Amino acid sequence: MRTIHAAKHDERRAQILAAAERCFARRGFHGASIAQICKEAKISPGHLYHYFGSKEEMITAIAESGLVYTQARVKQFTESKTDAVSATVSELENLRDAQRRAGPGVLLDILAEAARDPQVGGILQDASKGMRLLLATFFEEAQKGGDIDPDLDPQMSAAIFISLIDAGKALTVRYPDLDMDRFGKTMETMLRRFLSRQN
Amino acid sequence: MRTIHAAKHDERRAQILAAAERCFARRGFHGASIAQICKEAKISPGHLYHYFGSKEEMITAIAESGLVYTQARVKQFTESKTDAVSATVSELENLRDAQRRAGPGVLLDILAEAARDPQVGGILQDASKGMRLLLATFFEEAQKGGDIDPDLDPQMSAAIFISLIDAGKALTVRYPDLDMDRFGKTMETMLRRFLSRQN
Amino acid sequence: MRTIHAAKHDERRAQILAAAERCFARRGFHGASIAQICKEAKISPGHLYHYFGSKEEMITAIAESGLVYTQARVKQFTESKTDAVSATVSELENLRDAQRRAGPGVLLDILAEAARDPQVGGILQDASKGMRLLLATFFEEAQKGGDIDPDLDPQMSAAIFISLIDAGKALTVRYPDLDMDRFGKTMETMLRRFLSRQN
Amino acid sequence: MRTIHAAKHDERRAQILAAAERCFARRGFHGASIAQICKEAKISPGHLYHYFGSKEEMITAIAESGLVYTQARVKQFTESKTDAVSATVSELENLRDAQRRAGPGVLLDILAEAARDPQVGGILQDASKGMRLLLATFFEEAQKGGDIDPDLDPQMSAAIFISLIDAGKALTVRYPDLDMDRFGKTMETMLRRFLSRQN
DNA sequence: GATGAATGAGACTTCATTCAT
DNA sequence: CATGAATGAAGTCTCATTCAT
Repeated sequence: MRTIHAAKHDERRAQILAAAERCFARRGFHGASIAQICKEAKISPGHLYHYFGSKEEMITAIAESGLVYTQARVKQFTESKTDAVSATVSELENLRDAQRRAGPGVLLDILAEAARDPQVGGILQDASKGMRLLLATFFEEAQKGGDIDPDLDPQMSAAIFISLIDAGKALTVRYPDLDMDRFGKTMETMLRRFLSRQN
Repeated sequence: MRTIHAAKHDERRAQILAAAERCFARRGFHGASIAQICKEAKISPGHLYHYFGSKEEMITAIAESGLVYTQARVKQFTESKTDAVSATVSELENLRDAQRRAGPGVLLDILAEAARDPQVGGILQDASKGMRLLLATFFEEAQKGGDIDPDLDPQMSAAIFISLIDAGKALTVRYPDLDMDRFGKTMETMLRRFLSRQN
Repeated sequence: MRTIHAAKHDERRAQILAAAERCFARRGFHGASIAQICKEAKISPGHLYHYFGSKEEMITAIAESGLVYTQARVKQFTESKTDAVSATVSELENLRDAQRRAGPGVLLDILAEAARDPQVGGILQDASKGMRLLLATFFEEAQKGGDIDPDLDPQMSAAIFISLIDAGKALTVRYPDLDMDRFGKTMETMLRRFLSRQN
Repeated sequence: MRTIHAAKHDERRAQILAAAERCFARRGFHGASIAQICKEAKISPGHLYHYFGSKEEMITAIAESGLVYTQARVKQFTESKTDAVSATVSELENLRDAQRRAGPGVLLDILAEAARDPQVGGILQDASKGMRLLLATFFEEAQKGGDIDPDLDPQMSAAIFISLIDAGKALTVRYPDLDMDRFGKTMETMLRRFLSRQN
């Protein structure tokens, strides 16, 4: 019984968070108001504060959930059985499709906010550290397996890869009409040349 | 006489803009208030509105000037006499130093804002288009000169390069303690392998 | 339950509107400030905007209610069973008393505002059209009944009558010390001669 | 020399006043701003305060000049050589044309403002008193000459006539599409019957 | 759990007016 | 005479948050 209540609570909380994320994506963290979120989530302001103690708390929750999502994708990517470079390419495909579906979303806002809000900054940095660990390990394994160049610095390569995800978001803002297929091919070229064992 | 007035006006306007940029970098476009900007610029709110018709106008002015600055750096880079890859590397050095001096600045906020505000979006896209043109031309020349791989798609390579600038900004937020020297070396490796003529 | 809420809401709204009308009568639509209205209505500015979306909305609401009140009086007047001229005279008495009780009120402000604000203009014109219809019908009936001159143009006579209401308002401003009894007598003379069947 | 200066000064002052009147007609006394008036008069705010000590001073000056204009028309009307009733009718024609040319103008604003601002109120009341004197004398003369009914109260008849001018302004706001010719005929009827010697 | 009334500080902006040149 | 820089209070309205029901 207690559990059922808690589950319902969590579900509602997630719904609110999803509504908030839509608002934040539309207007930014400071541009979106509690009132708008309430309307989007079909909830009263008084009630919303039963689920979140403050707007800041919603922002950090969204930062966390957004980053968890990316982290999950990266994790999945690092567990793929294909060779490293091909996995990278397919991840780029996924990224491209996700962009098309979800619009720019909230990642750029998280990055901007993380640069000034230590709370959000901490969350982002923890998630980033985790992702880098995953990727660096993945690269090291691939180096041992001979898939990618053993001379590369795995830590730094991982950092580059992660920042390329961010850059992908920025790219759709800079060039909304970019031919993503052509771009994907060139990006693939870069990554293949970068990672491949040199001879 | 007219000129002296106009010059003073422009100078004051630039001072206010600089103050506003500091505030925006600290708090974000929507987090920073006119009152804070006024205090930073040592000006009264009434007077500020003699120079800018609205806060939005200040934001777009800052977006423009910030992008002009980056564009100027790219232009300088494309005019360098050294070979393409070396120029790229030195540009990365500059970027790293600029980051260290100026903090994260306002670029991430521009990117986030451009995704929702069509005005800012237009400014960003125009500037991006200009930069891509510069870079693509630069790459084409370098391809003719034999410095870089003639099989590369210059348009897309230029887009990737611009992405790397954004990626650099994101990186400093994700990994504030990153060893930039090690990172620079790996980035240099990636670019050399990407651009070099294949054999 | 729903009804009780809505009723309380409407009641509070009406209270605020009454307070606003007092302020507007004292200072004019643009001279009265939201802060003054809030003080008069004993309400916080934030809360006031739960009841009215803007100051403009309050102005139009007051224009409507003020005109509805006058319209109701005219309606009552046109339904009176006495002969037309006597009804007119008694209406003038009422008007005179209402002036004395309520001060100049807000009608002159509505007229002035209606000349520039299309929203208020529309409200005034709709109400005026309605009143003219009532009066013209009343006059036509009285013409058929032989009470007033059948040669008169009922539409235009109605317009004149409405003008006389406005004229009354203006008069109290121009001549605050006017002997209203003497004035009433002369006005009565004018109306009797105007409306009476000629022989 | 002194005189020439003073004349220029007065002329400029009148120009500014005319510009202010246009602004006030468009936006109302409190809705129009000094900045707008400055733009309309092509003058700087600093300079405007060489001609008028405050906005209030401009309002009273406009009230005065506007009323002087009406007063002059009334004076001219009372000096006409035709019989009283015909003079009244022609005045109504003039009024109608003036309305059409100048729009609603500023009279309704003066009336509304006079109801609360004692300064404007005083000006209006003085002017009204003067006009009433003119008209009452005119009526008395006409009564002696047998043109109009000697039983009428000249003071009150004058008051009625003056308030009909105000009502005319209001009428164009209430009924912008009113057939003025038909209205004029009915008004003429009313005045003729009112003023004519009864038998 | 759920509502929406209520707050008051603070948001952006405009105001009438003064001052230095 | 003339400008426009400069002020700071006050304008309307929105905000995140709390409270009574």
